[in-house]
Amino acid sequence: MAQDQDQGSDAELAQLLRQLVVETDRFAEMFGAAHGMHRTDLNALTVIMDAARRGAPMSPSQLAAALHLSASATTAVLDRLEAAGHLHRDRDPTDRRRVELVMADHAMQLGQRFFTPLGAELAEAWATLTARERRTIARFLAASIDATVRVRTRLVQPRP
Amino acid sequence: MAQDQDQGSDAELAQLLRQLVVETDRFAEMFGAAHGMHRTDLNALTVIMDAARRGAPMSPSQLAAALHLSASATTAVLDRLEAAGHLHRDRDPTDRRRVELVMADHAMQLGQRFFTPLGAELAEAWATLTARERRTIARFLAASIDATVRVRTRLVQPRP
DNA sequence: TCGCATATTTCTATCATCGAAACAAATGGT
DNA sequence: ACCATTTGTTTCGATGATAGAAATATGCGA
Repeated sequence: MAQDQDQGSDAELAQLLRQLVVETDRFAEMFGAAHGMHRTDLNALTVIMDAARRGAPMSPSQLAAALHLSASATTAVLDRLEAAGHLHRDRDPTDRRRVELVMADHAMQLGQRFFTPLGAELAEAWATLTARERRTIARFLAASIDATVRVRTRLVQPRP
Repeated sequence: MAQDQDQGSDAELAQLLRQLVVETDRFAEMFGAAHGMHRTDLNALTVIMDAARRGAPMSPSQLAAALHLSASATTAVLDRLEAAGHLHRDRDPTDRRRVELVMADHAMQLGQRFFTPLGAELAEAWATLTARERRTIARFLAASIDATVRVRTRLVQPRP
């Protein structure tokens, strides 16, 4: 059993996609464990880092929304990250209720260690792809992302 | 800033991949929440289901290894799943220490509800792909999986 | 049969998360 | 200018998933 559904069938692509997600998750999990962090902490760190890179530093409540976490759980995450020296909290001087999350160099270096080896290995794996193939793949990935978001949205709001 | 790194650059593909993983995770999380289950329970269910479909039913210890979970945590997962009516435990009559995990129809139906809508939406998103494009994508996904596994393995065993 | 290995469960402790309440600061109506 | 309300964050208390160690049960080899 294999030839009537192989060679790029929907089933095969879905199976590969699922495997890739599983492996990526496992990688993140092991990296976190190697650095004494949980998935949530790593997720938080990447979200905060992305925001900082976009020039839009985050507040705890924005982080809570991004991570689908309660406000109190977010405080706990930030306490852990701050204790580990990955970031510090700055009060916004114009609105002193707000806190701005500032990454420490520490965390930037950690991010490097996280993404660089994976990025290098992926780049090597993709080295033989032509420009045309890359466009096809990008289109595939974008379409898959959209499809996933659509299904999820429908799950939340089954009634129109 | 966008055209010198767009159009299928490594960076763009990596970014899309990361987004896809995030969205997939989020989907799984919301589906689980909608059915009163956690990520771990869902993961366990899919692993057990895959094994059953391969004709190789699992034992708790195999499940523990597959999920990177302690034996006791695995017992707890199985207790939850059994209480919810998703599976039952069968003692292996030849080696009565062993337990065989048997899926209930209940869980199969849940699996259907989980994968069918997503599968349908993905299939629609991929409907316009040619056979040649599908082969390219399958190759890309397989190469990416391998690369991720390689990096993870190296992380565990940095010394040769 | 006796001792050791294996499979699973039970027991106890820890820690991430949640919900509610507290606290602090800003905003708006009067 | 004052007080009520709203907003942002943290603290407190409780719940529950998970880990580690010990307990239980079974199989296997000397």
